[in-house]
Amino acid sequence: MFIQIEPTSEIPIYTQLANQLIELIASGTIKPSEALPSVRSLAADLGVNMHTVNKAYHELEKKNIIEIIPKSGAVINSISPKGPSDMQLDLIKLHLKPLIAESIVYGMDKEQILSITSSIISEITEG
Amino acid sequence: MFIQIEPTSEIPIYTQLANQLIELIASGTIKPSEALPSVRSLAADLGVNMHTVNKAYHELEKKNIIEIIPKSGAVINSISPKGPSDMQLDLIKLHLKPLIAESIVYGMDKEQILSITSSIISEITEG
DNA sequence: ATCCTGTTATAATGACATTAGAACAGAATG
DNA sequence: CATTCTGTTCTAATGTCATTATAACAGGAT
Repeated sequence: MFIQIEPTSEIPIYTQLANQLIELIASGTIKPSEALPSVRSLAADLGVNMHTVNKAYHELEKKNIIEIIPKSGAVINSISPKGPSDMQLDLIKLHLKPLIAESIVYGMDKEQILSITSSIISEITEG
Repeated sequence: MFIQIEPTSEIPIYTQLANQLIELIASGTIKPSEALPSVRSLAADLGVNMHTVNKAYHELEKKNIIEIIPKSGAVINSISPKGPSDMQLDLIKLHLKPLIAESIVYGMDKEQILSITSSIISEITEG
């Protein structure tokens, strides 16, 4: 599993883990219907506690990105062809807005913001 | 001051405050060289502790968005016409990436992501 | 001189993140 | 069928963070 944790980061370990798993799914490195490693094995790999990995998995389940099958394991959900649900879209916008406002305050204009957004998309999907 | 705090949010109060101040600056509602309210008066307005407002102001100072003049008050910095510094840009990208990856996992394509980004920019600058 | 300002210090509280250890029950595998 | 692996649940300790509460200090504004 291609994951790297920064223990000293201000970002919680379980969030780092969830984010990196999301990126791996977005990039196609791991695909829908694939099983994620068990919480115990991944925890051992990363040198963190089992409960921390468990928490990351449950964050992804809340977002409907994976499905946790009790007593069995976690599986990546298929990407909805209908796009995000209203709730998902609202949350994305809620978190996107302050970042965009900050970019504007830094002197970026619409073109620049769309440009770096575009480059990040390429980075994820082609990287 | 046109600020609303949600005490029960999972987002820390000082972050909510900093974010909303950034949006007010981005929208032009409050402008460079204008003074922010004193930490004591704004805290009283919002019904929160002085230290919480103080923390928000120092967050904005770290980002070079305001200047805190010791024993005097806080003033909004001018928007750099040169755009963001490398450090500012890196931080923006760092926080933008997981959101964009999440959007992709939700089934959004490049056009949709650029479209909501664009609409948020309009919302901030024209709202 | 008085009031307002940000600064600093200390302290208490509750919540959160992380780790640890243990026990349970269902699934998978031999 | 027995063993192993799985996620689940519980308790508990630790450290850090967010928030509030006081209080006192010194420079700026009036």
